[in-house]
Amino acid sequence: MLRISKMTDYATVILAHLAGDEPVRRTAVALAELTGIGLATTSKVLKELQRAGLVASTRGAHGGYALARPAAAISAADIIDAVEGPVGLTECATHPGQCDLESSCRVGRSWQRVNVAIHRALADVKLTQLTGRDGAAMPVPDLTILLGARPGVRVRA
Amino acid sequence: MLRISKMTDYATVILAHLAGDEPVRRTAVALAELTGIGLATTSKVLKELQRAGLVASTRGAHGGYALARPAAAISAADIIDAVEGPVGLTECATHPGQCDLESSCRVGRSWQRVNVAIHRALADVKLTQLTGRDGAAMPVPDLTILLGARPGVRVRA
DNA sequence: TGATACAGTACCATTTTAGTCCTATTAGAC
DNA sequence: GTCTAATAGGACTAAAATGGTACTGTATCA
Repeated sequence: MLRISKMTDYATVILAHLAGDEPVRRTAVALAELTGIGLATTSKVLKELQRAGLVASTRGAHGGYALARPAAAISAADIIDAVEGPVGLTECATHPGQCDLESSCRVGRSWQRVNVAIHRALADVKLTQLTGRDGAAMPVPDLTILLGARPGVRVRA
Repeated sequence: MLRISKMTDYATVILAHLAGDEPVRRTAVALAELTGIGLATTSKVLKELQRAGLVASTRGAHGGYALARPAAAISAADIIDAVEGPVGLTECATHPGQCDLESSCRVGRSWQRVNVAIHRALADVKLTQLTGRDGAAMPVPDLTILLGARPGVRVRA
């Protein structure tokens, strides 16, 4: 079921190698070697992460990539959004009004709420946790799915 | 990000039309007309749902499909699993040991936990809720993501 | 000014997805 | 019995997404 793309997985691995205890700057070549991912692919992923503002790049000699903000401030949702773009769980989530069935459907809205809930949960999962360098006790993200809540009502702050 | 396939969406719509107040049996043709989904596609989806045990089929004259169990006992996770198969969030979730990066990775496990957590959350979302015929107050699924919990520890019963 | 490294984008191969069609097989009605 | 209504199970195709590569340009530093 529900899967993230290989690219997102790569992105996580790459980001993990940039998430040292203090900020590190590494070149695409170095990261490719560290991770075992092909250089071209590594490069592509890094560019996407840069565009999304998750990493900061420096050009020229002694250039490279570094996290744009602390690992604790980068979430799983950030990574997914950066690499896969803002694709919704269903068609109508991203392009409302495009679906022929929309009138007779009634189901789409529900999936959208599920979508939002999952997204919110993923926003609570930080890079530090994904890399496992966060110690054993984690701030457990408490996701409360919105189904049934009235539209517009926020469950979490 | 994370999306369900169109087929899963169709499946939900179709199941919604089978989830009346009392058990209904409908033919593929009828469901195709009700939902506006092509007959061939409707048929295909129904067959998958049958194989997964979500609907029960009767052949021959006056045959058709009906829910195999109450709508309240069918979850979003059931539907996704039925239509999309047991695909994991990452490669290594479904086929451990296949990934070259697995040793240097350390990230895979985390995604798997996230995966499990999401799956569990979706298991708490019932067809009745997806169709919206469940009234306003919903048994709010409380998903607690497992990141950081020691392996093997179950957070929910 | 040359070497290093990122930026952008176009491109291709492969896989997945969506959708169709055809041939059984089963069950009821006459 | 046999005709008809229905599902079962595939095989198959077209289109789109994905994963991966290559090429050309631009910025930075020594």
